[in-house]
Amino acid sequence: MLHLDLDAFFAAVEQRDKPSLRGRPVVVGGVGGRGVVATASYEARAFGARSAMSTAEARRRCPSGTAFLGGRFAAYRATSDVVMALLRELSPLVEPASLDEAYVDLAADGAHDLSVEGVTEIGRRLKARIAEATGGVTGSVGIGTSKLMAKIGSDLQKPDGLVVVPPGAELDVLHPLPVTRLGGVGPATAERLHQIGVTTVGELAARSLADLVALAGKAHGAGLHALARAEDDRAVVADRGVKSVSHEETFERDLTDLDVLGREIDSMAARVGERLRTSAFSGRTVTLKLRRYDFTTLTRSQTLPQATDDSRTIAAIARRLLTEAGTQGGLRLLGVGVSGLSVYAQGDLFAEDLLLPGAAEPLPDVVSVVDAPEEPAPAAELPAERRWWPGQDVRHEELGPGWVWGRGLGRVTVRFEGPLTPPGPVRTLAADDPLLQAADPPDWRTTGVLIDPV
DNA sequence: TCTGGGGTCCTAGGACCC
DNA sequence: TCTGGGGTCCTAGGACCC
Repeated sequence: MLHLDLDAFFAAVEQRDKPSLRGRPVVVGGVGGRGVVATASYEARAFGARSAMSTAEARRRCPSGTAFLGGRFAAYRATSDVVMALLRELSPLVEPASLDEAYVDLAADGAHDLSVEGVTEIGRRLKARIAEATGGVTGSVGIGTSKLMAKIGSDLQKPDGLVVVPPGAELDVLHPLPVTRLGGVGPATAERLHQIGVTTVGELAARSLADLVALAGKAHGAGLHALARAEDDRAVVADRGVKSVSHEETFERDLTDLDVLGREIDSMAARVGERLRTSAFSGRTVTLKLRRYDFTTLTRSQTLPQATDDSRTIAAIARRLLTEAGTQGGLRLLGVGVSGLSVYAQGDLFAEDLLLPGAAEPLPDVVSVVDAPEEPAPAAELPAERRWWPGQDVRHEELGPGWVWGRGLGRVTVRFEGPLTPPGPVRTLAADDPLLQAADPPDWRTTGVLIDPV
């Protein structure tokens, strides 16, 4: 089993595409007042910035000149796709765990020499190919006899690591580690284990199955009991089906007004419905998530008699659930989700229906019971400077491609450079400059500036 | 300037059915 | 006339992962 974990992935893609940020601290995540860090580059980690930390805290810790960027998920996706394709050349059994992580079953097709020397060479070549194909993004590789050991291995020598755990060495590697290194042991479980005197995997392995089930529940307890003994027969599953589709948003300020919140629901439902339709899914259960001013979080859901992918239906149900839940004290977050998914099935009996416009129209008996608005409201028109966000790809008709460094006071600051250029110059422009446009991510294999801005 | 956004899995109680 | 047992579905919440 091989596990790959790309190093500080989002930040690495930013440093690849933005030459002026190479070697400098970069933090990717929410850039608003309530944002949190998704990824900190190793330079930023040296100052104490960490994933899941509030961006405000990361700003306090990092020196001025640190780049705080919103995410460019299309760019991360494109690079991730390149890496996953390389993994699929190794084996048909590849399980992406996220954009930057995947498991590979090297034994799937008998094509590899699985000796320690053999898999070490596979890991070495893979890392080199990834760096070459991605324009320098590095990854850490772990290889072992199970998913557990492969994942543990990839974590042991970050960044740019390669660790092979030979068969038979599992417990020697595992038992000295803190229990928090096991997948599934988060803060709550770690605290409970600590209270019974368990901090290392070795100490966990000394506990009985009955003790662990009493502590963590049936499934989780049995899982801990097995993992502590390096007993792990989990298979690599190449295609885990999607179970739900959702969209949520934390507001810059708590919101109370039902009309305002209703429009937020409409736009979130529109996104969810669109994603369902493009993936040809529909779902029966609509869930509204809300987080109050005091961070208490709750969900309310309703299951329909038939599956829907219609934004107005989703919105109408979510709006009613919100009315029932109330907005007292203000809400900091709303989310809209659909689960209980099935492949859209209305056309099954008459397959040609799928080709007809309107085949995916909402089911009349569902729509009739709800107070559906005509159209989900489009996002409100933003003031000029709000169109820009730090890290965003842009193109200026005269100055060429670049990216947004900052914004404010009706102006936007852009650095004009691309993945293949030297660090480029900075210009401050009017936020409503008609020559400045949002752009697609640059291609790291081909993109420089087309017009010399100097 | 406390605490994102996308998910998965598990548990538990009540309704309901046979 | 002292009240089963198993199974499924729905709802809600919580832990966890990246």
